[in-house]
Amino acid sequence: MRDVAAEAGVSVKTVSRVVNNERWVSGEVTDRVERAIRKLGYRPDARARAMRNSGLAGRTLGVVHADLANPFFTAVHSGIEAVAQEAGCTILTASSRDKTDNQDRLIQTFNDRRVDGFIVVPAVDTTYGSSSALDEEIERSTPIVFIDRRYGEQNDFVRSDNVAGAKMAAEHLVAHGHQRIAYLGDHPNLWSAQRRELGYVEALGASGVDIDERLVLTGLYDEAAAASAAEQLLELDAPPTAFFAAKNYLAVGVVRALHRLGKQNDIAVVGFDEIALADLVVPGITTIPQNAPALGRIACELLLDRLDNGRTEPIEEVVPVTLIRRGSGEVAGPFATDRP
Amino acid sequence: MRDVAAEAGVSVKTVSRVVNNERWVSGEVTDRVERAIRKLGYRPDARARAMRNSGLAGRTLGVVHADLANPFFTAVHSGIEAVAQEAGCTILTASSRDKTDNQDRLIQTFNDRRVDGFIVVPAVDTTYGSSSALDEEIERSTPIVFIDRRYGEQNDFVRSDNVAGAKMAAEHLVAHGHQRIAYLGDHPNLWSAQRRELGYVEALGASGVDIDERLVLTGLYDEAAAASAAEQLLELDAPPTAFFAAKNYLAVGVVRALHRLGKQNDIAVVGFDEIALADLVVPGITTIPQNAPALGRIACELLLDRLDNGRTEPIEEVVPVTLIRRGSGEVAGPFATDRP
DNA sequence: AGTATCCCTGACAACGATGTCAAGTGCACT
DNA sequence: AGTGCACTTGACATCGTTGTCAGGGATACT
Repeated sequence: MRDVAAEAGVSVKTVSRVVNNERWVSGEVTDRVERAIRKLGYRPDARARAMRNSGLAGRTLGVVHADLANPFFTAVHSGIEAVAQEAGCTILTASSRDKTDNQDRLIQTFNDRRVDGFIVVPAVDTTYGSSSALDEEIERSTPIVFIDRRYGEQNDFVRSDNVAGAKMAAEHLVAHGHQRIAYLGDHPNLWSAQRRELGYVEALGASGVDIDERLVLTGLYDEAAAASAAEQLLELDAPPTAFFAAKNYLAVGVVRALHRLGKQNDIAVVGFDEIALADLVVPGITTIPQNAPALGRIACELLLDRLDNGRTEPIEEVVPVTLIRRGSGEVAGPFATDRP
Repeated sequence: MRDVAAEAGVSVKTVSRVVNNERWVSGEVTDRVERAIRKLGYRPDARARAMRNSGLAGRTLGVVHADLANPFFTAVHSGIEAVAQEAGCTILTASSRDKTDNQDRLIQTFNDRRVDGFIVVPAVDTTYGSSSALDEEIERSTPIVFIDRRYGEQNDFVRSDNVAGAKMAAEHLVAHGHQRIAYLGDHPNLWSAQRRELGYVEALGASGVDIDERLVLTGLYDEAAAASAAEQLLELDAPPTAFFAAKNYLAVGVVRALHRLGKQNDIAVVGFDEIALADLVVPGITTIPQNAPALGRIACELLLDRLDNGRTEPIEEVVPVTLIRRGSGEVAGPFATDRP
């Protein structure tokens, strides 16, 4: 910047004025400075810039995902990125791999970089117990938006309609003649998992179907866990005739188990979340996809709203879900009527 | 920091010394300062820190992906992230969505943030033509590592063994009795796509199989393009009996087309890249997965090597690939012998 | 002529940290 | 007592930028 000033024969402050399009700079000087800038290939240092005025220079947002390897979160991220790029924000992204330790360290790191706000999908073990780092940020009222998993009651929160989605799944299976419907869920303390289980319970209750506790398994994290859980359930004296798998990986695990056992056409499956190639498997996998990009987009918009408009009262946004029939959810159960 | 100094009754410089574990600070003062730091919850500003000494404070790396929505790049990213976190680096990530414009803007943005180095998967239209932003970085010898797509000859470059992988695919299909093997490829100017086509051509040549130019289609970017290309090829008078799809999305498109036509058990398919649920489709999709996390890991290590050890001569790292049989690649062709 | 107003510019301090240098303690050695 | 060395601390300049304020020239008003 000094070099530019020297080249143009003006002071550094004037260069700053030209760069920032401030008023009251004569056209001739502006020209000289702009020529000098181009000649020397000068670009302002966003860090130094941000040190003085925390607003005008592009904002920086910190995004902490639970697990970026999961395509659901990748899709969420694309929504965030779209809005952030549109608004000229830089985003720092990282994945906690569902460990509160990692998550808290990342928040610290982002804080050292003085991000203007956070978008967080709390790690699975953060949703019970708690995170000192998150508590601290909330305490000092850093703008922060949560996605998918609730953290506290007074914070911005963007989520899918988990209860409604789970109800749709359970009702769909009941309508296709199933009464013994197994529920496979993620960690029981995970907020979204609780909501899905609640939807399952409510829907079955409303349909007058008794719930067999032995068919409700939670604490399942990955494909392998879901697959072996499914296999065990199918060995019961009164095995389930249908599965509701409340997360993408779990549905894949169930389907894989059914294929191993050759029962994919006898047992029904509905999975929460979208699954790639779900339509190519035979039978196709019936799913309840979330509108993941919308979750990300809305979260980013809420954050920018806090940042730009100084909003402080918390907002909760709910995105609807729908069920997509592909075959696995339409396998007829023992109580099926002709036309479900 | 000033507050901490006041609280501890020392100068700011002494606080700095404590924070940085410099020698020659008395134990008593260290204690006082550390207590003050904890009491006030002080954390040093990484940006201000980086302004003076470009090294000691955590480095910042800029990662520009071509398309983060593609699971291949997501997997690459997890490798980068693992190494970067290990080394205490922060990474700025963004996706160019395969547009040079976006890519160049991102590089500018990262530059404004004064990142210490770049990891780049050049946008597809950067690999011909060129990118002024990339050229400029190379010109001023910014540390930079390319992944998957070559950019220039004198830069670090990490890639899979595309030629060998494509040869494996073609030879595998020939060994299963196929002679009319279609090649579906990405943009013809994309480096990795060229290499895969080369492998295909060489393998067929070595096997004494004539190449029918009508079976070689390139410039296909997504599933839909590959699906309709496959359908058109199958309407030829002499249709292909096998497909080599040189990218994950293209293989999915072909498989989808075959399923629509009910020919999935008659026409063989081998796909480059891994595909989720490839084993659950019937027949399973034979693929040549890349070791994506390794690509990311190595790239990040190379970058850190440039940064820490000041290496300047370019290194090219090649990661091997293997073929995984799942069924679709083993569909017998018209010239099949008993035991391929 | 005096002065109020607009317009343009630059000197200087600040942001939050570290590098440099000099000064101040002790202590052991000549 | 004087010198040298090891240790400990702080004042100050610096990184690259912007906010504040003051100053100067032109123009238009009393």
